[in-house]
Amino acid sequence: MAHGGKPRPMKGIRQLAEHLDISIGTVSRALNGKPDVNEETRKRVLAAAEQLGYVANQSGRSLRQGTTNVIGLMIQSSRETVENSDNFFLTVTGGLQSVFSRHKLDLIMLPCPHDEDPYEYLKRMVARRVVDALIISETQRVDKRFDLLAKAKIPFAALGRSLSGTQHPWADLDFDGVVNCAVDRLVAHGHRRIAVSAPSSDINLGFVFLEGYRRALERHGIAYDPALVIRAKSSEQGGYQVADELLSLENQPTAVILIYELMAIGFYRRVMEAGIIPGRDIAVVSFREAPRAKFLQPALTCFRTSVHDLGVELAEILLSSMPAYSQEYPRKTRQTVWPLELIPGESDAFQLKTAK
Amino acid sequence: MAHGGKPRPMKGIRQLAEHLDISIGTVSRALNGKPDVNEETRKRVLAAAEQLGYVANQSGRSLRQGTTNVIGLMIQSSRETVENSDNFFLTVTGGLQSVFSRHKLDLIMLPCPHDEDPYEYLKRMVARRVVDALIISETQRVDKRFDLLAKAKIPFAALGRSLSGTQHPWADLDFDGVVNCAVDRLVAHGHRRIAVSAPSSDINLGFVFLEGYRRALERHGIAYDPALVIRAKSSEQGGYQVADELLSLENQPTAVILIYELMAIGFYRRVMEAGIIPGRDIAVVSFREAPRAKFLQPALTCFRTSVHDLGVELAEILLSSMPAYSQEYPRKTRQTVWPLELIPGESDAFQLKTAK
DNA sequence: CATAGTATCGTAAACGTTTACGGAGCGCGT
DNA sequence: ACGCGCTCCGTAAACGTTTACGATACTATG
Repeated sequence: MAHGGKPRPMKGIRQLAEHLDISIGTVSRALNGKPDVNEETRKRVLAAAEQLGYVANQSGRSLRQGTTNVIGLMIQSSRETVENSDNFFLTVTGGLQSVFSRHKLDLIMLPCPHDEDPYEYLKRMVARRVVDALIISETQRVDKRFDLLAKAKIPFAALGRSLSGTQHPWADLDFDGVVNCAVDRLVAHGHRRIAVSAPSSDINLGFVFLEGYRRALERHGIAYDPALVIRAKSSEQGGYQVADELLSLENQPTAVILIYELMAIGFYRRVMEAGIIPGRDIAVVSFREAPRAKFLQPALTCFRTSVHDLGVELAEILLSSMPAYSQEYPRKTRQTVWPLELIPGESDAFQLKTAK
Repeated sequence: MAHGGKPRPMKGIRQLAEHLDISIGTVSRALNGKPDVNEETRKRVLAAAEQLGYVANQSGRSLRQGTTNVIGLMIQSSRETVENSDNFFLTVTGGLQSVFSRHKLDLIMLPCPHDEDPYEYLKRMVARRVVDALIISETQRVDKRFDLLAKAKIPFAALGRSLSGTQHPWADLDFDGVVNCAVDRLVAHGHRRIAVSAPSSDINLGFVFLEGYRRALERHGIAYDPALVIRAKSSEQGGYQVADELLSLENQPTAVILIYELMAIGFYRRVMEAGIIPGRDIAVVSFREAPRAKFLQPALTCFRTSVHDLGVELAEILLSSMPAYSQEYPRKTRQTVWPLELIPGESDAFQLKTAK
């Protein structure tokens, strides 16, 4: 195009309309795919918009139609979380986006500052009306945020199950099934004294995990021994500490289930300092398979899942609860327990000699 | 307060004004701390706003004053990035927020979808005017985004240095200084054949790193051997691959510098499979100390820095380039090379026998 | 030809906020 | 009494967009 039209930064839809000698309303309809506009003029409008680099001002649009086309993912970057969350959030974000982008929805991450109360932060974000819907993560055993969002009538889903009475959409990893599988496998290898590392049971994950552990033991007729349940952070340091405490026990376990794969690094280090070889003298099983698991020595047996696909699921759950999209994502149930798959390693690949 | 005023969700500033029998303009001024309003009425307004839970609608405000009070941190969650970034971004986010929150600025993270061109994504975000300023990360050797942001006249800073001609604010880890320090240390321990893992030199980091490596060798009068430079991903898998390629060399190195701490896990595994013990037969030094480094076996020697404080620095750099804040953050230079500190481990704690 | 229907477009009113402008009241000095 | 400055507040116009409504021209139908 040799004539006129320098592609300078557009000011607004008004300039675009003037440039086309079309009314501002028609331009808007053309851009938004409304039916009552000539296909011919629509083409012209789209071409001009592309050429002049016009993109609708989000504030104006949101103000008018009360919607932002943005979905927020709130994360609490607490100190502990930061150390553990690893790339979990970034990966799940990819899954979320792969769904949202089909509907021209943008995802933004809302990191709650360390020094701000998550509840207050969320309240602020909701009141500002900067997102159409929300995904909240790291749900607590009792979490005021559920009520807040329900009262504000803003659609939301949780990454992490809820055990409270309120019924809202969530998706979560199947820690219950996984701990069952782990115990079964260890018992089949001859183990009877199986230790676990557990996070705080304030958080839903911890509660579910411990309950599953209890029931699994019960199923095999193994007595529950509180001494074998070690509270520790889900970090390398935490794994080191777990090993440390277990080593100080009189009646030591022959197997351990770690709740987070990073812990294995510290655990390995500590027991090997005591001359105990994982995968020979003690069995180790863990969750949340990460690329590093198979490079540890011995390779760590753990449970894999596609965190990306979990994000996809969560996105669909959320959309199914939003009026504007619910008919596209019909659902019977809005709570999903996400399965994991066992990846055998070397860390538990031995049969316990039933000497004792 | 026993009478009236049910704390229902506010509709807007108009309702708040009616409830107070004050004009809407005065209410706005009171809330925004404008000078020409009676201290008495300001108190009343603030109290009522608090009680009724009024928070200004962001869209309306942005539309009027052309500013959003939001700063965006764009991250590219490419496949490779996700695997490597670890909690880097979340940690730096904490540092950014600790500064921004003092100015009532909110930080949101803008994750560019895998399947979208980062340039196009950024263009979209800029055009939508949803942020006042931007921080971009993972800058490429040549990165069109600089020009885009400059032309759009939107303040920005980069997490990662720029080697292009344009002068814009950035902060970056001192990979140059760090590789020098690593080489010095290894040479002092008697090493002459020092291998490195290098990322692609498209990315600035890779380029800086390799240049530093070259100069350090030169300073010690050691010839540069291309065979000792292994391109690999910054992951466990990449570390494994580095070891694999080095083992196949005729003239094997006695030391290796890994660019990312995760790689050590795969590296350890591979060399130990060949009967080579890190910290005894080969020295290993790495960057980006993570909590796991000291739990590896042997504990990894690597370089630590406070990523949080890097975020603080970057935030101040950005604010200093924003007209509204620049007098609060006066600066001579807007480019910062962020230092790292050596944390000695066991992985290079031996003196090379100069037999050969 | 008259009428109804359809396709396309222009007009103007919202959305919630900020802010320039002016006005009212008051004190004070001349 | 008058004017001036100051403090405080109300009015109304913007910001950029969407959309309900009506207007116009044209087509089909009687």
